[in-house]
Amino acid sequence: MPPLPLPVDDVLPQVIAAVNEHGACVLKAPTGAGKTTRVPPALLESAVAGQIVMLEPRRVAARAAARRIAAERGSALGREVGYQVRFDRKASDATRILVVTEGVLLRMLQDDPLLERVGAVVFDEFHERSLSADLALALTQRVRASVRADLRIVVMSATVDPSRVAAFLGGAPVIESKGRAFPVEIEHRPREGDSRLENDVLRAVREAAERAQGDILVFLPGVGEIKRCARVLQPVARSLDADVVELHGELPPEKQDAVVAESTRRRVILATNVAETSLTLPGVRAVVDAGLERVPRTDPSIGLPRLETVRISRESADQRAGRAGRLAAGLCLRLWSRSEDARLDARREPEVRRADLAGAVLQLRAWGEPEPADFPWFEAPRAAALEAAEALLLRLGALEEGRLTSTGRAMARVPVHPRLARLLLAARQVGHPRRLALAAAALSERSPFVRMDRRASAEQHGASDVLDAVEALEAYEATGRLDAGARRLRPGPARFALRARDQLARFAPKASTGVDADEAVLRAVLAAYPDRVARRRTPGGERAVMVGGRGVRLDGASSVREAELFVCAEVDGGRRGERSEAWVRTASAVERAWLPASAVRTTAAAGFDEAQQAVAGFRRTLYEDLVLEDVAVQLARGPEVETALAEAAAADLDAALALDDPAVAGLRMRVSCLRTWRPDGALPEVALPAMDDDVLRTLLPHLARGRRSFAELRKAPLLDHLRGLLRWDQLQRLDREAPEHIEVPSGSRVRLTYELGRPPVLAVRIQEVFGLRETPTVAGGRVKVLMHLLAPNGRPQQITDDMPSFWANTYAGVRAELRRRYPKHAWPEDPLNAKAQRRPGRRR
DNA sequence: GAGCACTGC
Repeated sequence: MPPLPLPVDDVLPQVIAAVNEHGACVLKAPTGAGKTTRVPPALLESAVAGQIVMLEPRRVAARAAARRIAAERGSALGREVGYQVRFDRKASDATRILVVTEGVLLRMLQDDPLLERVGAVVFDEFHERSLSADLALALTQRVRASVRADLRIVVMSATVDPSRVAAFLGGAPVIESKGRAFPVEIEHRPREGDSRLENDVLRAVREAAERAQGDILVFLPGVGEIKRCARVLQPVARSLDADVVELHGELPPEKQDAVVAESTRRRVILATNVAETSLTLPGVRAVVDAGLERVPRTDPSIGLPRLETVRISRESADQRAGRAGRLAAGLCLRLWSRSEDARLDARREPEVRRADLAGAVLQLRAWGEPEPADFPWFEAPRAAALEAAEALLLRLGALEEGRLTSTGRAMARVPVHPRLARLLLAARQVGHPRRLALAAAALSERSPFVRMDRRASAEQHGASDVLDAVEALEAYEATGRLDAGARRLRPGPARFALRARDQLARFAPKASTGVDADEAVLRAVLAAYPDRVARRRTPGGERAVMVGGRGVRLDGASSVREAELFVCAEVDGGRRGERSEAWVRTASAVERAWLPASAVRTTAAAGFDEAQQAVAGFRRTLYEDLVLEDVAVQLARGPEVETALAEAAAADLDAALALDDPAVAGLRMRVSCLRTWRPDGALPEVALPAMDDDVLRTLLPHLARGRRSFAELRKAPLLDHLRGLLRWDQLQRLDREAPEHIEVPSGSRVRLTYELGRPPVLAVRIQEVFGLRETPTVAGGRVKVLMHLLAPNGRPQQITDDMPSFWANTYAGVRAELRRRYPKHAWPEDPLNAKAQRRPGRRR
């Protein structure tokens, strides 16, 4: 069929010229310009050698693009033009244009790191800035810049600032094309004071219904808001003779399709961000935008993922408004004011800045990149996030001494998160590879369970939600019944999980022997989440403490009701800045005997006296938390009093540690102490305080002694000890500044202050220093401990290293004040009084 | 005291 002319056709000659001359170009063109269909064939005609690979962010988009291109070129799909997505490939050796999704492109890069069969890579919809697309672009550019000058790159984007990509591609030309869209009238309808969102939505929908014809699309942040709005909108919809329909990612595909299909009746469509990028709704003439979205974020300092509800960006707002102008002029009502509008961020923070980077770092290393921090990312991730990713990979056994292990290489091939890859590879130790593949699939994909009423689930008891899923899926496979297991399954996700199982099982190690089939699942889950073991606070209770001291609460639908120890597999870290309890959706029991032997020593067995316990107990990212007395885990609610204890450097450990600066000696002592306490010997990356420059200056000469270069310095065992304490910028400074050039004030003493989590609770801190009533002795030397009492504004109120006077004066005063302010809180027993009562006659 | 964005090998 003769292709219809599209706006982008006008600029294709420029694109080809740019690509031929510079090897790369950036094409900025709005949706509807036709870039997806027209650019790859143009490259083909321009005699690009090798395959032309185009990246699409979604499977449907990849399939549709390949189909359209093939049709326009009059060829059968899978011959000259093909596609490859997960579970589906229509391509052959003759395929010149191959449309792929992100995972496929990353896999191609792993199998063929220099992309030798590929002549050009086209990145479509690059403005979406997914982590995978960022990574793929950076890898491709690295290949082009180093060894493949002939490789062509075209980046296509609707909105992103093209100059940045152009610069990244070594000064590639930017070409812009017009699109086709109808004007959308945008008006602001700010939220009314304290009114509920659904009421503001209701008003706006009424207005939109009067002023515009066609369907009304309402953008809301999540399912909860959608349900509440649906309830409020029902009567209005009836009076308009319209239907209220919901649209979000948890909906089964049939229902999504029904919403996307044209309708004869007028509709009010309540949608999440699916409707912003993934799905196009034909009949929409008006948009009501609440201006909010939920974004996932993994905060490296917390180490848990969480969902945040945030204001959308300008880019999203424009994209959402544009949804009203696809077929005719439209209307958009924004539920925020003009002044708020002026303060919107230009664009959403790209995924590389917020996501868990473990998978990306593993891919990078498998691709051959020795140092992810040195990698030329399109946009650099946060240093702390990179460090957290490396720490996790180390913990999972993928890394050793900064290099990928054979386990790590095997993990990189498995198409799931590194944790789940590790789960699968645990089959080598515990057997049952196919079962573990199913467990990994269930954890990787959408939950196969029907969402359950809490009360209905209260009867369930089990060892593991993961095992429940595995058993239910196995029962479904065997009997075809969705309710054959402990909990009811949803057909779509259940079938998908089984299919993913088949794919994953190909990567599972063979195993002839193994432990019991159920135990295998539990142990493999522990292997995947070694850092998320939690201990229940009270028998049968919902609340627990995770290693590191974080409080968690089990979802009511979890069947893990009894186990004292369990792994928090799927967990939401809760709201930012608040030390609210994390919410565990998926848990799995653990037996104490499965923890590493070193983890279950008691403090006495480990040879620590009471004072040492207290010192090491400041930050417990240790399994030992779980078996020690539960002193550090009382969580009070609400107190905003900020209390922190600071640990000081050692006073006279010099000889013992063969370092003459007391500050360094003490620090090293403490770090070693923490290290011994960790079952894997690694430092808790996230929990330790960063070192300030004073400390750094004190340390540098020690580190540098006898060494001339940073390369030598890097090998210093002390630096290794301190790595977890140094901030990334400090490490880089070490790298930049030759250590011998740093001036060190002689005899300087340095104070270290702990940054404790918030809201720090005095009760907890006080309990942590029970052992510190007297100046403690460690490794034959006396350790001075500096105590800081901080006011709510963070300013130190009192500093002392005189332990007896702290306990006698400060502690008593603070304790009384807190009791007065928070009378309802169950404060711990006063250790001083308790002791005093037990030993009558002793005065304090 | 309840609470679950969207993809993807």
